[in-house]
Amino acid sequence: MDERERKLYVLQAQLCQVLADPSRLELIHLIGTGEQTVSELIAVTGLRQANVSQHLSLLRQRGIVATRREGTTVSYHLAYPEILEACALTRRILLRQLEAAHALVAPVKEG
Amino acid sequence: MDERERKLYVLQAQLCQVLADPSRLELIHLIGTGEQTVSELIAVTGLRQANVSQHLSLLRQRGIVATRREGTTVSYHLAYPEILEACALTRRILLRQLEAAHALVAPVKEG
DNA sequence: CGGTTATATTCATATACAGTGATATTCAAA
DNA sequence: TTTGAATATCACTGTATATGAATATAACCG
Repeated sequence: MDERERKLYVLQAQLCQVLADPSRLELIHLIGTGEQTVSELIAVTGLRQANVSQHLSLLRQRGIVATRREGTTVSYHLAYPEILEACALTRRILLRQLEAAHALVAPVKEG
Repeated sequence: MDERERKLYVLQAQLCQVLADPSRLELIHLIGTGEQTVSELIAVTGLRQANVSQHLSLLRQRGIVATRREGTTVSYHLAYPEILEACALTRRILLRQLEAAHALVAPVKEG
């Protein structure tokens, strides 16, 4: 494997790392349903303000979300919608795994 | 968000966590090309034996790979091929991001 | 059985990261 | 220009996790 390939694996791992946190997954999902202000995200998730802000900061750094300022409030939207596909796919894989394991059998639905 | 939904996010995050390491991504990719012995994986990746074994151990625990023993050698294969789709998708997203950022412009190809 | 190869595990250490409280910034309104 | 609301950042702590070295297990062979 050449150097470039290795770097790509590192970057890909970093991208996956962003999705490797339940709070961020929820934030991405919420933002994916439409532009959200930070206040809304705090209210809906029930997470602390600093916590939400830090997660959003990471999502910004990684270019997954973008912001729009309106007065004192900041709204977040997805920088590109493909990230939702990745979330949906991992969710689907997870549900298949759970079904296969006969865990959480009854009410499994691909939300 | 109800309790079940929260648990699913945690599990989904755990699944993504598995993909959040460059060595594991490479191992998954290699195993995805066909059953591989541990020795082969060590040789191709150039990683230490213990390191490879530990990554494989995690992949086993998470149900992503399965093993087949033949004498002293152990071969690994993917437990379900869908995981390759997830890897391919995150890779695709990454490459689009890189293109958009005009980084690594010239030889980008979706390997 | 002893020796050898293949793989797994344990232990220690270093690093990364999530969460929290406190503080800083930004903007608008008075 | 002070006040207050919204958001961001900082400093710290605990916890997880990657890695390497050493050791353990497992299977085969003599």
